[in-house]
Parts: sequence; C-alpha cells; structure tokens
Amino acid sequence: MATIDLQRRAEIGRQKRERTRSALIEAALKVVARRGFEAPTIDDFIAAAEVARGTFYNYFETKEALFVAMAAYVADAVDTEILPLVAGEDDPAVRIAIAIRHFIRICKRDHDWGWVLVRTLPDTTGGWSEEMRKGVLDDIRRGKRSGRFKVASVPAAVALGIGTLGAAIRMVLVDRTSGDFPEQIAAITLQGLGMEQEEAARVAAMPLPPIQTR
Amino acid sequence: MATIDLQRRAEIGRQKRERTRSALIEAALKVVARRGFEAPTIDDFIAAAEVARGTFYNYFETKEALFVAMAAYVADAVDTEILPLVAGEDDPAVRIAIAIRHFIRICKRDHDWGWVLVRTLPDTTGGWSEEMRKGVLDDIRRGKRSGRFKVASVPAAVALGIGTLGAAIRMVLVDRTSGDFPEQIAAITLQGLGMEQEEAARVAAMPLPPIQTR
Amino acid sequence: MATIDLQRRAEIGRQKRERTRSALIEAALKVVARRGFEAPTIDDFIAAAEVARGTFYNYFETKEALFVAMAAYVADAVDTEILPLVAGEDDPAVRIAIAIRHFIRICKRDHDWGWVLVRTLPDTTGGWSEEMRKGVLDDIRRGKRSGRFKVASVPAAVALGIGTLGAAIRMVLVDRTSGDFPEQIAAITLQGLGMEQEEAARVAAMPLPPIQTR
Amino acid sequence: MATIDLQRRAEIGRQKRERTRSALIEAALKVVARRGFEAPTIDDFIAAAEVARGTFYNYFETKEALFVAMAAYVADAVDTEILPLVAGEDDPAVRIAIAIRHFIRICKRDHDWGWVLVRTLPDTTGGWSEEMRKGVLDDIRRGKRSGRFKVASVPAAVALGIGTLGAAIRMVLVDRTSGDFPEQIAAITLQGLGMEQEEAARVAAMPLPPIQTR
DNA sequence: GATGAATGAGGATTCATTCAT
DNA sequence: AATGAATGAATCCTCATTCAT
Repeated sequence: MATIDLQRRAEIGRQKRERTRSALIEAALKVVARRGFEAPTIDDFIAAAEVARGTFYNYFETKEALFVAMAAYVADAVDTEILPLVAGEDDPAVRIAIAIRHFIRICKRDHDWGWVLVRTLPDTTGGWSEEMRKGVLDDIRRGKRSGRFKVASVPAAVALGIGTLGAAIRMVLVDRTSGDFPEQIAAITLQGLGMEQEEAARVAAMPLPPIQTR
Repeated sequence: MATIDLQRRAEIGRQKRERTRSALIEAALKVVARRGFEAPTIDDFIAAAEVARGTFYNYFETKEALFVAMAAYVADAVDTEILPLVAGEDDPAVRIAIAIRHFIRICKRDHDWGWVLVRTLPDTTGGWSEEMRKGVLDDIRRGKRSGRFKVASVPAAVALGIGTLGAAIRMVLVDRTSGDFPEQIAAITLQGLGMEQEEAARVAAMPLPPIQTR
Repeated sequence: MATIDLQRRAEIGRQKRERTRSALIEAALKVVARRGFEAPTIDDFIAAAEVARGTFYNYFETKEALFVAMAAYVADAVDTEILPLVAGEDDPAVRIAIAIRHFIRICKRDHDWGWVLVRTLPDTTGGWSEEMRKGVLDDIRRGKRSGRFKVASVPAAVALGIGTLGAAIRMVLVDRTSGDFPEQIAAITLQGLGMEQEEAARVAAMPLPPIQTR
Repeated sequence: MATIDLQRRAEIGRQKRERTRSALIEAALKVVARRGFEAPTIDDFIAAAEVARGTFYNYFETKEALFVAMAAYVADAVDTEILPLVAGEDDPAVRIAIAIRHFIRICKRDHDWGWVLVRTLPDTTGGWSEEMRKGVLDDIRRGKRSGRFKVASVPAAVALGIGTLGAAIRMVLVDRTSGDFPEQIAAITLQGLGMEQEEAARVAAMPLPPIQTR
C-alpha cells in the first residue's frame, strides 16, 4: 500500500515536472519566434509560461540551456513529421523534394516554428537534426553518383539546397506566397541540382499526404 | 575676411566630424565581424574606434543607429565595386554570374564585410542596396522572357538566387572553400535558373578583372 | 493544507514587500529633508535604506515615483494626526487655528516631514491631502457666511492661509523661532481672515493636547 | 587716428559683449520660467540664446554663475519698477499695498518673471533685492510702532506678508484670477497686519500709475 | 570673441542569478 | 516543486567642461 502510494506520488511528480518543462519550452518557442534569441529576457519567458522566476531555474540553469532544449525539441518534432514521409523512398530527388515541400508547409502552418527555424538555420547547431543533415548530404552524393543530379561541386549544391530553403521559409513568413510555392521551391532546387525542368516539376508535384494540423 | 574665415572653420569642422564618424563605422565593422550584432557593448565600439564614450553619442543615438549607418556604408561600398563590372553587360546570365562571383570574392578578401553582409542580407533593409535588389529582379525577369533562363516562378528564382549566395558567403567565412568556389556557386545558380550545365559553367568561368585589395 | 500554505506564503511575501517599501520611503524622507529633491541620487536613497541598487527598481520606476509615494505617505500621516483634533469642532476659526498650530508643531518636532511639506506644499499634488484641502476651503466659506470672518475674496483668503503657513513652516525649519510661534501664526492668520486681534489671540491660545513624539 | 580707431573697436567689442551676455540672461529667464532651476541643461540655455556651447563659458564659469546674474538682473528690474512708486510715500500701509499690487501686476503681465520670482522667493538669495527686504521689515516695524498695524509678532507678520504674496503670484500664474486680485491681496494682507477691513480696502484701492508694457 | 568636437566622471537602468520560505 | 524578493555586476546614457581652431 505504502509502496503503491509512493509510486503514484513519484509518477504524479514526474508528470507535473514534465508539464512545466514543456510549458517553458513552448512558451519560449513563441517568444523566440516573435523577438529572436537575443532580445528576450528571462522575464519574458516566465511571463509567457506563467511561472515564477525561481521556477525557471528549477528546470534550466541558464537561458542558453533553454535554447538548447528548444532546438532539440524543434529538431525532434520536425524529424517526427518529415522522416516517416521519406522513409520508404529511395530516389534522392523524390526524398529531397518531399522534405523541402513539407518543411515549407510546416512553416506556413505554424509561423512560430518557421521563425525559430529561420533564426536557427544559419547556426550549425539548431533546427536541423544531425540525422537530417547527414541525410541531405547523402542524398546529394547518391544522386550525383547515380547521374540523377548533375553537380560539379557538392559544397555548392549544399549551399544551394540549404540557402534556397532558408530564403523560401523567410518568404513564406514575410510575404504572401502562392499556394504551390513549396512545389516551386522543390522544383527549382532540383533544377539547380541538375535535373531537367520537366522532370524536376514532375517530381516536385508528386502526391504528398495532407499536412496535419499540429 | 571674417566670412572666409568662418567658411574655412566650418569646413574644417565638417571634415573632422566626417573622420570621426568614419572611424566609428569602420571600427564597428571589425567588432561586428568578430562578435556579431548582439554581443558587443558600446564600450567595445568606442574602444575599437579609440574615442571617448560621450563621442559615440555625439554621432549615434543608439547602437541600432550605428548598425544602420554601417549597413549603408557596406552596401554603398559593395555597389561601388560591383556595379561598374556589370555596367556594360547585357546578358542577364553574365551579369548575375559576375555579381555572384565578385560578391563572394569580396567576402573572401574582406571577412569583416562578409560578416556584415551575411548578418544583414536576410533583413530587407541592409546589405543590399536598392539598386542591387532591383537589378537582380530585373535580370531574372529579362532572362526568363528571352528564354535564357527557364524559370517557372520568379519568387522561387529570387529565393534560389539570394539564398544560395547567402549560404555561400557564410561557407566562405566559416569553412575552407576551394579556389573556384565563387565560380561553382555562380554555375549552380545559373543551372538553377534553368541553363544547361555546360553553358552555365562556361558563363561562370568568363574572365573577370582581378579583385583589388581594399 | 497546500492552500493554507500558499496563503501563508503570499501573506509573508506581502509583509516583506511592505516593509521594504516603507524602508525606502522613510529613508527617502530623511534624505530629502537633508538635501532636497534634486541633489540626491538613487544611490543616496538605497544607501539610506540599506537595500541593493536593483531593489529600488523593484518598487519604484523612477525617483519621481518615490517622491510621489513619499508625499502621499506624509500627507496621510499628517491627516492622521490633525483630523481627529478638529473632528468634533464646529467653529471654523477654532478648526483653522488648531490645524495651523498643529501643523507647525509637527514640523518643529519632525524636521524631515517639515522639509517634505515645505517642498511639496506649492505643488497642488503633494503634502496636502484632498480632505485637508477641501476642509480649509470649506471652513473659510462657512466662517465668511456666519460672519465669523470678514473676507472680501475667498481666493485671497486661501492665498493668505496657505502662503502664511508655508512661510511659517520654512521659518521654523531655518530660523530659531519663539515657543509661541505656532500661536502667533494662527492668530495673525485669523486676523487676516477678519477677526479682531484679541479674539484671534484668544482662539489661537486655546488649549491643545500635547504633541506626541512620533 | 589710430587711437580713435582703438577706442571705437573697444567700444564695439564692449557692446557686442554686453549684447551676448544679455541674450544669455534673458534666454535663461524664459527657460527657468518654464522648467525651473534644476531640470535645464546648459544645452537648453545655449539653444534658447542661439549661441554656441563654448560661448556660454566665455561669459559664465558655471550654470550657477548664470543663475546669480539672472537673479541680480530680475531683482534690479523689479527694483527699478517698484521703488520709484513708493519713493515719496511715507505711510507703511500705502507703501506695502503699492508694492504688493505692483508685484502681482508685473507677474500677471510677464509670466516668465512671475515664475522666476515664484521659484526664487523661497530661497533667501534671489528675487528680492536687499533693499526690498529691508524695506518690508522696516515698514512693518514702523507701522507697528505708529499703531497703523496691530501686530503681536513681527516674524509672524513677515511670514504673512511674504507667504501671502508668494501664494498670490502662484495663483496668478496657474489659475484664472479676477481683475482686482492684486487689490484683494493687498487688502487682506493689510487686514492681516491689523487694519480694519474698510481702511485696508481703501488703502488697497488707491490709484496707481498704469503698468508699463515691458 | 565665437565656435563646436571631444571628453569622461557621474548617475540611471537592466537583468541574470541566488536563496529563504 | 514553486515562489518571488533581493542582489549587484554590467551596461547605458547624460551633461558640465575643456580646448584647438
């Protein structure tokens, strides 16, 4: 009896802890989306999460620790949404097109995530999971070897891939873009990797499962 | 006599003012290159410029005001270097290739400018002069109309152009890149705009006057 | 249990907050008395209150805000001392005489309060509580109607009442004044309001409870 | 010839010097009227006087020196306007009434002077010339001796006289006061000094030369 | 005599972090 | 766990004063 009670208590404590932690991270997401990484103070984060000052330090030693947790959280969430879609797919062109389109669609759906991604993309630490990063490089190399892509310089191809995606996300957040903008970006990226315009457009237009609301 | 004297005085004053202002901006350039926009304090800027604390405020109301002046300064300087090179050129592909290659070469030569450009490129306000911005859009449209480029979506082409260049500059500043990296970026960008690989490579390899040391 | 605990916590916090706030205000009182409103720096106030620099800003946004709180504090304290003394009294002359005498006695006893009163009296915001202000005006009007006072112009009578009191307080703080100075001021004020010299002197000499030490 | 030239030059220099100095003092008058003694910076004074920063220090060593000059300037100007009016007059009541009425009329005409007077009256240094101060005290004593005034305490009478005048000036600047307010104040002051209401009113209503526009 | 750029000490303000309850 | 008052180092900003032209 006593044992069960202790277990239950521990379990409740764990859940509560987890909830507060998530509240802090998700609040931070909103705040960073709006104001970037440098401007906000800890006050902004605790106000958004509606917890007391001291509570913050029960979960994170510093602001940076919160940012690290947040980057992991976002990278994880993006992984969870994107990796399954490309899991069974072998063609690098298809894999890249799907990833690009889904990335942009996510950011369109959820501007907070979009802004956090835009703000972390330049840094090598955040937003992209290690898995994702390797995957892209791998796809480019495989496509090059197989002749699917015509690429003289892999670094240049990486610059084109990442740079175009980053700029596209920013446009989606700031400007009003057409409904097929994700496909246009996928197509032009594939074209940049050396595919013919028609083939690039075809691959970029392949059916994709509808995006979930978060 | 008194009038002449007054005029001379005013002129000398103006020059001195201009010199101090430039000193502050060029010092800020170095500081920002090294430490970004957020980390440095006003103390860092005045130390680098070797002026007194109060002097800073005689010229700029806030750090932001200094940054704005700095971005304008760089944009202007880059303009001055690049516009003449493309002035006589009519082919949009050639113009874009020259601009890209020279942009990257400048950033390679002068990391300070590079960092400022990287950090201001995403903002619509900084780094690109209005002239440059219009020029790019115009070249893309002209190339599309003439059939030189095969581009389904102009916004997507802009994202590709700007995004790739930004990512390339960042790579040049952070990684060690090959000597022909500027040409590789120019080539892959043209390919993204719909040119054949060989033709893109040919245009990207056209002779360019050697870059001046600043 | 948890609820009771939370309530107790909140109550303790509230008390602590109140104590620190009072400490700041009372320290400010002393500092202002000695050095006026303009000379002291925030450093002076926190040194006097023995709190840290940041603590000041937890309670007051600016020095002005502290001054406002301080004026309210003094006005309130003076009210508390004077209003009971005149509460049962109906004759306007007696009421005014009591208030004047007690006002001056308070300032004699407590130079800190005196200086704050002198410095805030001219402003319509400070030193006088709303209640006090209305009371004075009301007494003058009633005295005029009843024939107790001979006053051609109420505004002039207000100027005489407030002006004389202010100047008297200043004298008490700066010069050495005779022991019956409060009575002399009360008498001359009543005379100014149109009472005969003897009657004014008689009313001004009526017994008053001894002043409490603060 | 050369001598004449030198003399003329010196004379011109002296005049110019005097003009700049006056410009600074009169500008300071306006600034102090509006913002008091503590708030304005030297920048405010030179801006109002339309001279350069360095010029200020050619005339005054510090801000305080400017204030001293300004106080002397005002006291002198007030003297010049008021003393002649009471010069031939022997009756203390008449002298005091004239001075009070004229003081208030001046402040009504020229709010800048009014504010400066209000702001310096409390200090023993400014606004009142030594002559004026002695005159008031002397008039009160003479009036008391001659039985014109019924005053038990001379200090109390001084407090009444100065305090009432100060409060009246403030009212004139802040509130809308009736046209005969100067006379009302003179009358109630005389009443405070122990004169019968009718006699006080009569003395306060005696003809006065019309006020000059400055 | 007038000018205004430069100075730097003094004072104001913010904010990450600690800690007792 | 949660709370929020207190802290003080770091930073920002103002402004009286100097001085070369």
